[in-house]
Amino acid sequence: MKQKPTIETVAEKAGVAPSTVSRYFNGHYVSKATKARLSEVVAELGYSRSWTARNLSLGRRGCIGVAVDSSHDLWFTELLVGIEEELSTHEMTLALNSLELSGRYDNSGVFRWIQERHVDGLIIAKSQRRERPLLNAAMDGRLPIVLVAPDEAIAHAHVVRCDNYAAGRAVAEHLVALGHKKIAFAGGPQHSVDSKHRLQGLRDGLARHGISIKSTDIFSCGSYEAKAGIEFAQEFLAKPLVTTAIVMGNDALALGFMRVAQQSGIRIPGKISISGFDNIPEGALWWPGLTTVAQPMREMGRSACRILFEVIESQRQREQIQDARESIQFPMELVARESTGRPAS
Amino acid sequence: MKQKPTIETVAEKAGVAPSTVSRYFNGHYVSKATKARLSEVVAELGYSRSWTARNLSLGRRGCIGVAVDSSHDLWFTELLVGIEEELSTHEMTLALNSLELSGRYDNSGVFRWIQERHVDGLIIAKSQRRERPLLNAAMDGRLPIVLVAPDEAIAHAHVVRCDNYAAGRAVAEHLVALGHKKIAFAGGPQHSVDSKHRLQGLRDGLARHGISIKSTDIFSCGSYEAKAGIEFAQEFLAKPLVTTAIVMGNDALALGFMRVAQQSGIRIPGKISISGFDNIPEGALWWPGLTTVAQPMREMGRSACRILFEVIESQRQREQIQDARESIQFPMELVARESTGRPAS
DNA sequence: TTGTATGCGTTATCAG
DNA sequence: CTGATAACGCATACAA
Repeated sequence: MKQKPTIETVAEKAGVAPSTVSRYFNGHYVSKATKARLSEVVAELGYSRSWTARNLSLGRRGCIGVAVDSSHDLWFTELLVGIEEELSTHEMTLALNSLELSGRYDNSGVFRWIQERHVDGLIIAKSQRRERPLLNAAMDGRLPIVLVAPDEAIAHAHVVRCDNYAAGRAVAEHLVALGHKKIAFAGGPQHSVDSKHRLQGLRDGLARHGISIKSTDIFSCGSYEAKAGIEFAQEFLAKPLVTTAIVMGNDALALGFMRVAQQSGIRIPGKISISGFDNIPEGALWWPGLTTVAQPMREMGRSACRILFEVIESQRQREQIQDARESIQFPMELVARESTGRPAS
Repeated sequence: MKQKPTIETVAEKAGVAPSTVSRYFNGHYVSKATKARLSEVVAELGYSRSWTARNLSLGRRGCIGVAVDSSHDLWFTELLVGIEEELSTHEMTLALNSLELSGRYDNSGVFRWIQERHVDGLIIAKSQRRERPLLNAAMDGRLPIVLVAPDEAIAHAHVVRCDNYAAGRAVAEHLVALGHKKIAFAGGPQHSVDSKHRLQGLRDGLARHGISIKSTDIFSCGSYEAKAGIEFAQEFLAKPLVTTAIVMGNDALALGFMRVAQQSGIRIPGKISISGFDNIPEGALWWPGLTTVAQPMREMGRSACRILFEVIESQRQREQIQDARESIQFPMELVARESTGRPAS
């Protein structure tokens, strides 16, 4: 039918030059009169600028990428919301890419994003060791990148993380206050830095009260997924209980554990108290509600997005390398629910 | 440092014209010799085409949009995976936009997508009545659009949906087989077409066995969220139980109901059997596991994506309006778990 | 304050 | 099979 109007169409109809229209849209100097005239014409034509042309001209993509371990992760929806909230301010699109699609890990998609500079910047959630190649590629390509809650020690990268150590201590205080003395811990993957810090915080917190965790009461589930929590619980609960509370490496594991406990008719928290980390929405829905330490995931998403924009901007400004890596740490907050209680005396 | 190589850089270094390089990349006729030469140069330079320029030239956006009610919906992750899987085949980016960000409904983002033709096509998940303006805008702008599991009657639109009626009947058969005779139903929003169909299927299925649901045993929770299920359950369970089974409008509602039941010490399924619809992952994790009817969400995502591409393609080909609206319906499959059992005699 | 000219990196339409 | 050349729609430096 009628072709989509271009900046030229508008210019003609308003009797000005295309560049004036451009200036109008970019908020540059335009006389009040023509400004009014243009606003009229634009409304009349229903004109809007072409993102593609704009991006080409500006030498950017107008799009940031978010790579997430697996959309299955109950964790990431909140993060996404935070990112979207922040994004809605800027003129940027959110492009999504899962690292683990049909059960198999495949980073080739994100890899191409980096190499083809398909995005102006990248946010990687919960990066692990296996994401290293991606980080390196981004560094090489000087693609701005922000890591959210990386589960490994990262230097030279912008990072938004939580204070896992403090979180561990918070759990310690909570359990001690309830009267627990024999406590177990079951972390995620063997080399998870998060689990390590959480455990360390837990131990230090307990130590202040003269309580220690026996090394035989420390386990790792091999992954952070609920399934791993189930498998662990099946083994753990088959043996006689020697602890009155167990701290799981994250909420998914804790829910898996709770499921098995309930299935086995083990009362929670009567027989054993359970706690997790993260505060995924499901924890509040279950009965008993899962005691956990909340990560402000939405805030973290916003923050990550904001930092990413800063980096992108600063890179545009001066062509020099930006080496002042920013690292921001959020506090975690204990959320006490019904899955923890006084131990049976 | 070194500027990003353009198609011209490659052409120069290979001693050919830019257009030849373009042809090379698009798989058009290029002599074997120059083909080899180019492949060499490209590898050497690490060249890759600019998406932005490409899209501008092709007159497309290279990006499809996915609008989802709320990323909180436990439903949509699977859908997303399906879409991503299909997308990875084509050279398209997935742009995300939540209709409900900070608790408030706000379709302005997607609206702009449509009006500015920010995307080449749109997938809307679980559209309700309130999405009507979006649909109309898309129609007006002739923007290809596919609806996934819309909760209202939609004509003149491409739709991927489930057979909710059959799902209701499947539940009926299941409950009857277990020996239930007194059954309640609690749907989602008042005007939900999904709930209506599910209920109708349930009733017809039961009728075949001479069982009917009393109108006083039919409720609606006002929404499809777990919270609504909780509130409903609190009222429902406060009264003496006259039914041995309750069919909830979806899984989220069912889980909310189960939570309250467990909290109140009501045995499931001993005292009451519970079932839902959708088969969200959480249903399998809970104990007792939630009996439900599975929607093949991933498949639906793939399908929606495929259809969308077809429409986009056919629209490019001939400039005429494409009015043969495609509607594809997937079967739902009963997943029997522990939340349903024989009624106490 | 506004108009002119040029560039952004590809693709497509022609000739050759 | 290949090489010029003109779009694609906008932004910006420069001149007026």
